Amino acid sequence: MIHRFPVADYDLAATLECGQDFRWDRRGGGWEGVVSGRWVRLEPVPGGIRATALGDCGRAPGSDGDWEWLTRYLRTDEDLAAILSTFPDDPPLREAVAACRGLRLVRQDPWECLAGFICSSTKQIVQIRQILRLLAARWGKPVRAADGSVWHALPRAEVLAGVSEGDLRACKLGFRAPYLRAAAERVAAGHLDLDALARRPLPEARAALEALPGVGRKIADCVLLFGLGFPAAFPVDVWVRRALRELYFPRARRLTPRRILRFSETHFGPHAGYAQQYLFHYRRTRPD
DNA sequence: ATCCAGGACCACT
DNA sequence: AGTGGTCATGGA
Repeated sequence: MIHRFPVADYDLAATLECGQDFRWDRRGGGWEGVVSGRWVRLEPVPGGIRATALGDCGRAPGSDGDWEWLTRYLRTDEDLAAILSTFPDDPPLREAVAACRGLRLVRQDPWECLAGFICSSTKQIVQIRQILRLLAARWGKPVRAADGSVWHALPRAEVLAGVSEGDLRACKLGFRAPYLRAAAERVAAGHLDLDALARRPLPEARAALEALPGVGRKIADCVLLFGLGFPAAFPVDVWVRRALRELYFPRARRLTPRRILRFSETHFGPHAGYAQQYLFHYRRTRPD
């Protein structure tokens, strides 16, 4: 089952490898992964993206099929130029946008996003990917790919809620193991309804996420931005802090967390999260 | 070896 | 409010 998404200004490589979703594998000229429980391969083609999936993507025989699940993930219907036009017109952002043209945000499954970023604290991206691979291989639902190989979805909260902390530690989670387990328990028990959070005001949704052990402002904002669709969420990690310091406060003697926070909330506009991802990717892919 | 990684949390100031 | 130590683990 193949579908072509006509979309301009969409850099698949930057989008899938910029550290927002840790679950894509580069194979040849494309990327393969599991979205909404389906294996899918994405390839850049002139004027858009070609997607190959398997199984019942089509509702009616002979139709183009229902690819809404992938449209939602890729956000191909989003007007990138309109978003970029809301950015403040300053040299750092102009430079970052020019360097990362076509970088997009995707919309991840909220639970997968939360689980992924709980695993992310003080880990390098390669290690986060390894942790998630181990979790998926051990407890995730198997998914068949076009070549017959078996992939694995990330395990749902209901599954991880029944896994012991020791077994999680065996997947190299370290001190994050009890955090992931606690989050899985609360989501599985219905005490935390992630989908419902997407319809709440930003501060309320953020507070609900921060109530989870092991989830502070940064991880909460990652989930708000990458999983729940809050465009103003602005995760500040070491790379973004570095970028802000170097690009906006080059000669500040000391930059307090409070000041960084206030700047991030006031300077970047309604799509601050998008600006954040450009700054993050720009700073991270550029050697010192 | 030493430092650091898409942090959070706790104990002190 | 701001700083420092601690928590696992492995890459560079």
